[in-house]
Amino acid sequence: MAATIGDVARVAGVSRSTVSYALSGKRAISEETRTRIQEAIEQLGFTPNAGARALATSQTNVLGLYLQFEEDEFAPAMLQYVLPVSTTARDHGYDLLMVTDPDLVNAVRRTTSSAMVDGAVLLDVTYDDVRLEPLRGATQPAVLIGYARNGEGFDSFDLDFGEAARLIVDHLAALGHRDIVLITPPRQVYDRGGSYAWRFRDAAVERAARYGMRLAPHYGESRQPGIVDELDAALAASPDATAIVVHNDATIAALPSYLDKRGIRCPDDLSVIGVFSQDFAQAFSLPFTAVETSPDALGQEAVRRLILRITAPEQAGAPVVRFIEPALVDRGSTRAVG
Amino acid sequence: MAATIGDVARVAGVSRSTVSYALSGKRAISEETRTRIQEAIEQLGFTPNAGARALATSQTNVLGLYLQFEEDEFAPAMLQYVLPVSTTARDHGYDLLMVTDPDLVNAVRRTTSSAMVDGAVLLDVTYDDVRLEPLRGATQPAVLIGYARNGEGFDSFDLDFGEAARLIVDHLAALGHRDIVLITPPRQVYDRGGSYAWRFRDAAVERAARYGMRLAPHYGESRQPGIVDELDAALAASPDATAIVVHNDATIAALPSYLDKRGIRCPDDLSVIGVFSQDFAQAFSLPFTAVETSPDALGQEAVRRLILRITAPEQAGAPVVRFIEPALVDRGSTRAVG
DNA sequence: TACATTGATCGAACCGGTTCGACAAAGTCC
DNA sequence: GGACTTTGTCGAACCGGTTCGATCAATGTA
Repeated sequence: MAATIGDVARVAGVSRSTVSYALSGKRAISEETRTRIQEAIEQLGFTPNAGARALATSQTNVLGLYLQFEEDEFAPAMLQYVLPVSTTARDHGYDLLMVTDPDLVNAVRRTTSSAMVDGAVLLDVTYDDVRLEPLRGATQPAVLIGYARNGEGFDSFDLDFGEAARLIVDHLAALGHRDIVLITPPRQVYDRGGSYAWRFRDAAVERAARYGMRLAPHYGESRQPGIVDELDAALAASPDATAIVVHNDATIAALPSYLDKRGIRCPDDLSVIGVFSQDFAQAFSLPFTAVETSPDALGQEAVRRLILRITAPEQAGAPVVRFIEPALVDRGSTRAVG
Repeated sequence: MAATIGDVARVAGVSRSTVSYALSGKRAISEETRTRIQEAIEQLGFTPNAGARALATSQTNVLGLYLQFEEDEFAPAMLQYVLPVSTTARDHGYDLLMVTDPDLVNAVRRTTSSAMVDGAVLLDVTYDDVRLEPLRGATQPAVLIGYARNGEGFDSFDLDFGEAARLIVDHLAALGHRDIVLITPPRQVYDRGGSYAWRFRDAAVERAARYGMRLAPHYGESRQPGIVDELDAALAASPDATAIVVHNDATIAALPSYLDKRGIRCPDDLSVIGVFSQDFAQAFSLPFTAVETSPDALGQEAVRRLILRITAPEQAGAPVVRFIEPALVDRGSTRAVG
């Protein structure tokens, strides 16, 4: 049906290898035959068969993107990471195989050992990520967007959530807050071992203790009406709290409406500070001061490094664990107290 | 590096073809050799090479998912369609190649004519969709989630947006509303030819006219602060409106907080009715009556049909244009007036 | 003039699967 | 006991690319 390189060769009156070399430029081809080949290609609408090329070169120009859509995760948040990965990959000539199979280990094994992908991008990373085991046996490199304790040997890119927590606590301490509420990711995220959740909370607790502040962490919910109930409970449990720190996408998205409904003015009655990206803030009209999570930068850097490791492993050097520096974006939702 | 079928054959002491037949079951293999082969496979950790298999069978077991993330689209809304497509594909043994290249025509041509995919799923369909042209020349079947005027020859699955509009207008008319505001998708969606936008608005206008109702359509925005400004303007332009119909994901997501802020009580001061899915309602805590958009059903049906067309084209029969019946989910945000 | 060098091309082998036809051994039938 | 079918296996060809080594003419050099 579709034209093959043999068809092109016949029409152009040359051998198959000549067509191949004309296409790849790996050997000199005379100007004249090159144009004849080009004409034949256009006339036949020839496109190299991806399977055949993959077989011959052991390269697919496809990256695997491994993620899960968990019930308790806020899907729109995940999307922020998919986007930059997708566009960065494309910019480098790679397509993206999106793997959402709930059987994580099998999905990784299947796609890597069948050589469907040249490299793996892992989202939704946990402290003890089961996907790393099959990836160690794989011939393809992998990069984590997130951090895993068993991630030695892999490049990792993540926000420095510990530093993010310290930044926030410092900020509130400087404003005189002594009693603050922390809404964390849902309990299930901790149960799964979502490392960003632990790292943020532990650092926040530690830092607040150093200041002698009261900091009350509460698991947030990912769905209504749980979100509202949880907020009610958290605030009721800390009646004198002057600030709330929200490290939970679903909760922060619901917060403006919640505050309105409860008649809580921000920042007059309550200082609010979150952890989310500029894009997320725009999509959900969030007027809150926050630590920027920079999904674009993370996704882009991660994919760049992965592709470097695929194409020039000697240049890539030792695996890198990069925690990008968080920055506080002041949108005026916190104010001094006392 | 990785084990090949030849390695398995050698270890099991049989020929390559025997291994292949043992795997596919296409010819009888004695129980004894079958187990010997199975042992060899496990011992070597053999997985068939996807490229080689694709080359031999002209099948990749990969579906292409073609979508764009437009600035003016509300990304979380798009995700609702990606999810069911992904899981349905996986349930049938297909992986998903996510193609977000802004050069639509080229992306389709490249992935289909190189035989990377066995079929195509189109999202973000427009009235005159440029992707259909290259798909007509392709050997792979395609399915649209959405509706295109130039879509003859392809299976299409979409909500019946015309009927959705009529359902809504009828509902409001029955409650005695005579003056209503309609927030439509952003202007850019119309400019691109997003057919759902036209179909909904035209039907709404037509139906309202039949009742002699006043219906004032306004283009919604996809980002703040445009959303709020536009709502202000729309309501100011219809000071006597008793109901608002929102066919715009970004606007409806921002609406609860907007109403609170403006002190508008729903449904006492204003009846609200939207067009969104159950999932979306949950994710954004939307308390509004709405026409259900059923992205799960659409995605699932579309992928099922595509796979049928791939595996048993004779059974699939003539192309189908299926508009699924909308249903009104009453969440109590509308009430009788007059 | 003889000889190495370079440029352009070709043929063959190879990547790792699948599938067709052939064939030997065993089983069935009269 | 011979003819015929069935069962189980093998070898070879093929899918459509890439790449290595060889060939041969043209060019440069001693």
